[in-house]
Amino acid sequence: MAGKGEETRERILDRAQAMILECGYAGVSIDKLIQSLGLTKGAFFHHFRNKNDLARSLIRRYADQGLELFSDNLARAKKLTDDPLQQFLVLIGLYEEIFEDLTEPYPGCLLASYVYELQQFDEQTRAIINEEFVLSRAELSKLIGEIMTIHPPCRDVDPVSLADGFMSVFEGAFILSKSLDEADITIQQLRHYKTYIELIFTRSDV
Amino acid sequence: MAGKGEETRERILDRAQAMILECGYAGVSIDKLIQSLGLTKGAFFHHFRNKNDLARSLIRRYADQGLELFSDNLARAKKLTDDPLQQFLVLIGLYEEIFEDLTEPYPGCLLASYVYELQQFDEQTRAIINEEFVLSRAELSKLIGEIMTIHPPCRDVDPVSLADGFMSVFEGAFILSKSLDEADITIQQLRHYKTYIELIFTRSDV
DNA sequence: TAGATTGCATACCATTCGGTATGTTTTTAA
DNA sequence: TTAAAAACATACCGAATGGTATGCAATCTA
Repeated sequence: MAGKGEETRERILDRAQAMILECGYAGVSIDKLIQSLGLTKGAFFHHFRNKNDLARSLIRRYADQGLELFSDNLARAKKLTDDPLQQFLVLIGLYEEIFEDLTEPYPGCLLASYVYELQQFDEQTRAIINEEFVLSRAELSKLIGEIMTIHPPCRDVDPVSLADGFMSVFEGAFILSKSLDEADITIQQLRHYKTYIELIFTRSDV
Repeated sequence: MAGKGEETRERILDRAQAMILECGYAGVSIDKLIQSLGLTKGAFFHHFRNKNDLARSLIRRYADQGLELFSDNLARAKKLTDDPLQQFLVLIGLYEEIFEDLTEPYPGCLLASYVYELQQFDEQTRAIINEEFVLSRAELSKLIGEIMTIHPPCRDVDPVSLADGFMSVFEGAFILSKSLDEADITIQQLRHYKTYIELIFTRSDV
């Protein structure tokens, strides 16, 4: 069984994440958080030592979910085709699917939210953020490296910056999507990225 | 003459922007801000009605500077060549130049910082953010539209999402740059975007 | 040069903040 | 069934917060 305590803890994390993506970490007080959940301080401090503990648990969960989603999508892509290039294109398509059904803008990336108030967090929390990007970059650039050995790119590109480009698409699109209040920006930018990958690796002239 | 008051006001704005990009708007208290400047509350509240007034003045200044930089760069590009495609490529190159000399990561985009705590700000402040993206998008998509009439793209792309892509590159790259503490990510992503534009508009096959 | 305005400092205030101490109820396990 | 541990609630605290009221010296203006 999940346990009622664990359920409450998850409820706190969910609500905290939603509120942080709208008001920022420093902008979400523990009072406001628990009030919006109908809880009290006793409940909060039973599940978290302090506010920084909440921040760390939250970004840990978000980073783990992100890496898990990536692994799942990559595994699915690898089952569908053997060619690394097609694997990557399928992988991008799988991410597109996630954002296809959204009618409202994606609430945002918690990592990005933290990055824009980095000094609010302790070293451990900052390390989690860094780690997530480093791991994603490593896995992605490895795949792109495989692509390059089979499909010579028509321009001189390095796999690491191309991997960064994939993550950058999300981060950039989320910000535009939030400020312009348009849900489909993320998909459009993902499609552009996919087109770019295609153009780079499917023609060896120019 | 600039006036001593206006000079102090600018000092406050400069320091506030730097601190907000590191701690977020809610994370920067007026006390910390004025203390880091060696000023007092009297000084702050002489120049700003309240904290929200600071926020509005700050984003107004940042947005104006951004649009001005864009206009300047576009004007320079238009003087250098008559072809809209080349104008855009030169424009991107001019932005590259700005980030070429940076040894540390760009401190970040104030608009993005605000976007991740949007609910902290009043309607007027949020409107400025929206306006900046809308205006940039309009100017850019207009130029890209001109490109498309002369250079038929090899893929079916729309100018608005391509314009969004340009802004998105900055926003995404800044986040990666800050979290990974690497200064050259922005340039690399700008180069990728430029390559994408080249590939889209210089090949009419596939 | 008198008066008014600007530019800033000092002192203070009500509220909110993160956090603690101490309960009380509910659930779990022997 | 009962003890204990978990899951919450209540009440409180010092510090930090945004903001105000007031004072005063410098500067500008008539």
